[in-house]
Amino acid sequence: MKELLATYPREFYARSTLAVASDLLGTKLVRRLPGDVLISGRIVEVEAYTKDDSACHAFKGVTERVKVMFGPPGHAYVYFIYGMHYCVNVVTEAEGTPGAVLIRAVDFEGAKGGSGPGRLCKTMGIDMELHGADLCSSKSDLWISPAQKMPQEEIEVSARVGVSSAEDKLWRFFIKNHQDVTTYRPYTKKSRSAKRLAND
DNA sequence: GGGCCGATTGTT
DNA sequence: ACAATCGGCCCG
Repeated sequence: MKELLATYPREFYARSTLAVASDLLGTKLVRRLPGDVLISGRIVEVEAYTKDDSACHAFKGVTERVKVMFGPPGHAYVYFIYGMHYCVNVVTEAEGTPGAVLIRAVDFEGAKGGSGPGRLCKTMGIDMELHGADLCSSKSDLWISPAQKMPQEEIEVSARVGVSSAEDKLWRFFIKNHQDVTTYRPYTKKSRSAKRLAND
C-alpha cells in the first residue's frame, strides 16, 4: 500500500480553510501505530473554522491550547472535549492566520468506528501526543494521503454540528448519503440550562 | 480559586 | 432525556 504513504505538500494546507475542507473529502487520514501498523480511514465529513468565526476556538486570539492554529499550516490541532474525547483538526491558512478543518467522520472500508469526531480518534489512537504533529513530514505518525477531488454533486453542505454561534455559516461538508456521516443530535447546552432553571 | 460549559457519545 | 468527566477560560 505505497499509496497510503503519500502526503500533500504544505501548500495544499496553506489555502482558504473552506477550500481545504471540501478538498479533504475522499482523502485518507492515516495513522501509524506502534509496531509500524497503519490504520487509515477515508474522510467523509469535515467542518471549517476560521478567524472572524465566533465558533472557532481561535476566535478570541492566541492561547496555549490553540497556538498551533496560528502556526504553519499542515499540522494537527488536537483538543480534549467533554472530559473524555479527543478531536483532530488540520491547520490551514498561511502562518499567522488561524484556521482549521475538523475531521468529523471517516470510513474504515465499511467497518465501524469512524462515525463522529471523538469516535474516529479513539479508533485511530489519536490523542494529545499528536497535537502539533506535522502532517507533511514522513517522520510523522499522522498524515493525509491524497485522492482525486470529489465531484461537486456528491458533496453536501450544512450548518456545523453542536455549535451554538455562527449557525448561518454552512461550513460542514460531507459526502451525500454516506453511512458514516454523523446524524444530527439536537441537545447540548439547552439541557443544562434547562436543568439549572428547573432546579431554581 | 471557583464555577460554568463545551466542535461528544452511549445508554435509558 | 441524561450522565460521564475534566480542562480551558472568564471573573462586567
